[in-house]
Amino acid sequence: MIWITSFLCDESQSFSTFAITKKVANTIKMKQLEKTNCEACRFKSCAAEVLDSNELQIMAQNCSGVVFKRHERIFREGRPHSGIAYVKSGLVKLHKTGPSHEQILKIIRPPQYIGIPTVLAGKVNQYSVTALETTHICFISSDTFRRLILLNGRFGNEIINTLCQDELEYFHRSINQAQKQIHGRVAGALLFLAEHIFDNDTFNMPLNRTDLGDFVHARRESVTRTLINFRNDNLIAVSGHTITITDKEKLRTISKLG
Amino acid sequence: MIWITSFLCDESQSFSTFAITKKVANTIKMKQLEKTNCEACRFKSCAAEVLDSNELQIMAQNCSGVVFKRHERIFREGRPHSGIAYVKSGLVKLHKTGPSHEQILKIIRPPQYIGIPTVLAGKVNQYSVTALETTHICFISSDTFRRLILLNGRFGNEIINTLCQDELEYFHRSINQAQKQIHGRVAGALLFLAEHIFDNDTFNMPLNRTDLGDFVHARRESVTRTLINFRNDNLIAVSGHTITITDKEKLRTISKLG
DNA sequence: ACAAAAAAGTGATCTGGATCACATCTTTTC
DNA sequence: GAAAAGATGTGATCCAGATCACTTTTTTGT
Repeated sequence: MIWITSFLCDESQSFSTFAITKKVANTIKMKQLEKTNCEACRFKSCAAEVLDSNELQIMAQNCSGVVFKRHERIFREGRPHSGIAYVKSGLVKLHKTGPSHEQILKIIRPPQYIGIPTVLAGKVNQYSVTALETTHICFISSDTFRRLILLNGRFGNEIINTLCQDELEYFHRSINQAQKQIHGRVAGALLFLAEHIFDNDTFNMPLNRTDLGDFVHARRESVTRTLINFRNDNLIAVSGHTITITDKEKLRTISKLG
Repeated sequence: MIWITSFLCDESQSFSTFAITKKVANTIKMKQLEKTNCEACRFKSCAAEVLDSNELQIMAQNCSGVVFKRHERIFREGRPHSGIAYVKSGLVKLHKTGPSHEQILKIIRPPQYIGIPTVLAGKVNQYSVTALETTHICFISSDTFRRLILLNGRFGNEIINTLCQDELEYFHRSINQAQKQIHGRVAGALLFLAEHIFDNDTFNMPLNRTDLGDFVHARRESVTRTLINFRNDNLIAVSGHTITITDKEKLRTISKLG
């Protein structure tokens, strides 16, 4: 069974719950429902690799692809969840509202499942997820996901691997954000984007200054000043939205020493 | 097969690697090796509940109990890991060294597995774990743990549940630590101890001021001053190491507003 | 029981980065 | 293509909490 699109994307939930603005109505119209063939999928996850033909069939029958454009919400914090999202391609930010402002908890590039913990915590999204560029998502119903975990220990094992990886990253990030000052944190973020997201020292900055601030626990103005310092010291080159890391070693030292 | 104690506890690793100080030698002598009977265990984990008799047998044969006293290390960051630790009773802090000082990432009360991510990340502990009071630990070899995950999907499922729970907690903590100021963070820590660790508004503070600082991202002196403020405002009563929360509502407000 | 070592408390000072209040530059929108 | 909206840059000011340099209290070891 394929879900109908209006169960899948966040905007469509507004459909039943709230008055339909013109914008929302447009968004829904534009969402294409893609039938999935998980077995032949070019973007198969590590976890899906261990599933047998029969299990992939189960997945395919409860899975549906949707395309999101930059700035479109995939999950919205506090709204009923729409299953587990598998990021097939694109780039996504995971964010949550705090007492004084928004915070970016994670930047996720494919292949990666998102929303696994949400499914556990009840019916409501624990955080928002927004596309940073055109992103292909496969939604998998949480029941199916759970069923596959119970059915195939190797699938669960792979999921455990990624959750554990995440946990170690949070520990690392938590310590960095708490004990380094802003230069170190911004340097770390630039290196993270170059090395872990884009695999390239030149990249198109996917976050604006405010977002970058929300990511490194700082305010817009401070990020601006830090970036300008880095540019003046010839650690980076900025041209429009393109950033090039020109002195990686020095940047790494700044990131390390805080 | 039962492991010999000297493979299990952190101190014993010093045995082979470093000169044996009198203190370390004493510690080793005092460690009692407990044969485990997982099937009859009074402290069975949620995950172990789903194992059948045969699987519990496997666990029992690769599992060994050790008692740690307050301040004894269970894991030491950077040292080879000694399997997964199951906290049967007691209380434990999980901590990691940062660029400028130590940080407490988590306070763990039973029942809980610790060290699952470490096992993945190679042979070396990614963080330290220290007993805050007398603590009973069962060490389970990582191979056995993995084997049980592969063997029984329900076991893996339970592990996934706890890992997901943790992830949501980290998100929450990360936002709180970043966006609240010290009064809010200390208030939050006191409520956390009362509500999630001791289930009691009166409790024996298991952390000294420096540790409490490492837990709430603040320095010793600031924690002292905050605690004295709270006492002067009659939100808490302090007598020796015993803390009583006397105005929970006001404390909760402070925690919420930051 | 006493010396030594930790832990806790206290006041004075300093500072990183938040905050405010704008100016400028860029992107949408109609 | 002009006007509105949004993103970025800049200087001035302020303050929470770190840091320092002690004293006092408590715990530990012998």
